[in-house]
Amino acid sequence: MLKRTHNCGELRLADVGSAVRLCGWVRSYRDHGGVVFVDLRDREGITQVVFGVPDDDSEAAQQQYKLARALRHEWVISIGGEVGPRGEERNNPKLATGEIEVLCNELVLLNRSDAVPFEPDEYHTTSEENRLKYRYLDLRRPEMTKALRLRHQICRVMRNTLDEHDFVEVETPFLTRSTPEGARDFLVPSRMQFDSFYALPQSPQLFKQILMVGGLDRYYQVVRCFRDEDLRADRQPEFTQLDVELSFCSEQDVMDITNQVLRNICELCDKPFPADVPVIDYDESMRRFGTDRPDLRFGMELVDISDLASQTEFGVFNGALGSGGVVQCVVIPGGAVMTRKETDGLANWSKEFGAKGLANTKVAAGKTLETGVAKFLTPIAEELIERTGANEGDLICFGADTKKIVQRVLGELRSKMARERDLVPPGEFKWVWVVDFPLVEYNEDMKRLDVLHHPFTSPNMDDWETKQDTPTEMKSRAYDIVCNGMEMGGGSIRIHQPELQRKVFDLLDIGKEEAEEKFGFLLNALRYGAPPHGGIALGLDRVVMTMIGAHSIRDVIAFPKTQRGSCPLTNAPAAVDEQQLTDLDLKILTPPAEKQ
RNA sequence: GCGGCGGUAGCUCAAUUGGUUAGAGCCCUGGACUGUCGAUCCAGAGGUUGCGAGUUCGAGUCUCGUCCGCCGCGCCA
Repeated sequence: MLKRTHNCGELRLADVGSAVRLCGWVRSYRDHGGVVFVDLRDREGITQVVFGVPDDDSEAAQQQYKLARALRHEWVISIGGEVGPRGEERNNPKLATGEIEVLCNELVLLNRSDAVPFEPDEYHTTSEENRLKYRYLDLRRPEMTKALRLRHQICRVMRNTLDEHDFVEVETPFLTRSTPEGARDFLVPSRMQFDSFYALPQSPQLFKQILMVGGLDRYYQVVRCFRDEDLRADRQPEFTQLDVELSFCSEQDVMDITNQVLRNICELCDKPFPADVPVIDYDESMRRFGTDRPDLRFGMELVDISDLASQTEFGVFNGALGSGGVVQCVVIPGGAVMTRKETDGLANWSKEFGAKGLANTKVAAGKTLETGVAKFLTPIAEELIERTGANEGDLICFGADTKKIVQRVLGELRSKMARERDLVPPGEFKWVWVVDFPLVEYNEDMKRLDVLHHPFTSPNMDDWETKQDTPTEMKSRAYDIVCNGMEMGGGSIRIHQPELQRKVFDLLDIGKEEAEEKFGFLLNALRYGAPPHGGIALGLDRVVMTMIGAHSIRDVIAFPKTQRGSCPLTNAPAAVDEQQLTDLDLKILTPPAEKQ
């Protein structure tokens, strides 16, 4: 194998005259009969290679030119030749190497390629399914190569930053035990103990806490996590976290080190990162944005008008208020241009989030309201416009329901409208910490309290001591880092005293026996001198997505799964041999035909 | 589990109200061409319209079912 002297992205005018050897894939070819051009691609770029009619009549030279004319898309070749200038009128400004070309004097065919289902260049697109099925072709696209290489660099920055702060990377088990609550576990049957199962970790949460008890002091890990839940554009069944845990720390210590990691990542990616990341508490975020992951790139905040609404004769408003609900609104700048069909569509869309509908009105000239529910709003029109700051040409959308539903719907509406109506300033990155989450919330369906973060999160101790009778008012010591409306990570100060942990389990109605059975090992560990500790986990996939502006998490993962959790490349998941089932003492109960 | 959108040549798409032999570009094959750069020109090959029923004289088109993909809801402590 003849060694490359250069890659396909680095030759410049200064190299003219050099003898070089390049290897790569035929991205395109242009056969003019007497001269053949090949654009040769590797991960670094594209270089034009020129094959001219050979001067000598030797068999070898003729054969080589014949081969050059036979080259097709994605064939793999090695070429030797001399770098030549293209000359001003022949430069290709689209290529970094566009001022030179390599005049080939030796061509070696390393491999042929079948006709490709799609050409991996910027001009051709194909279905998501095809991209995954032929992922090796898709990965040759510069965009994908770039994404994976940036992901690598981001990982390196994470490791370097934490290494500089004396963190130790420790691996934790993938084969572990199933723990209750949280997401559904992926199970792995045990052969040696045929009636038992391992579970793949949803996160290394318990192990990293035990590492703190073990005196590691500062731990991190770039680690795969597994959750068997349905997929979304930003969710895969296996995803990667930067998992971090520190001993003897406060919230501020965790936030400081996280900010440092993110700052270095943003510097790498040439994106801004603020000297001071804003911090808002959960209640404020819910009140102003209707969500715990606010997008601060635009305004359109929620405005409560319950007091004004009660002065109207509008049944929808009064009905909501009468049953203890609220009336709030969001102003959509320029939204008055929306048609009746479009606003009806919004009302229908709002039902996905539990709303009964979405009243609206338009702000017309002279600060008057028109269309929609305008006729009900006459008595409050002036003050409504004043309070919301709405302008002529805006659309005001109202939510009237329980506070929870109204915040949810208007929060979603705010994001949707900003996105769809181009109200998001391009190129902005708005980071924000959301803190003081409630410790628990009441689960209406199950008639019990559920944790917001996880059951090892420390309560705010003042609240814990004073609000035992109203647990939903207690705050926890949890925090989330959010960028542009996407949750990038979250963590908390943990409980390090076994007595408190036990009491929190009690609050969650996790019985003594169950706690002992499922979390006994953690409770035991806490009894042997567990230091105060806390940490965070950042979603690597989402950080990379944000940095490159990807719309799908699949675009930053080399081999992702489809929405139904299958892999078109390998056809996983797949049936296994009968013998494998026998070894595990497993039996498929539903015959394949009935599953459909 | 539910809702929305989609599935026609290897790829991207078209096909009037349900009406003749389902077309075009790219790719591929053969040919022409000494400066292209998403080369161009000529010719050719290439189809179970995702799959299965139904309605009809006639279905790519209408109906039902089903599979797959994408987006969302539920779910994701």
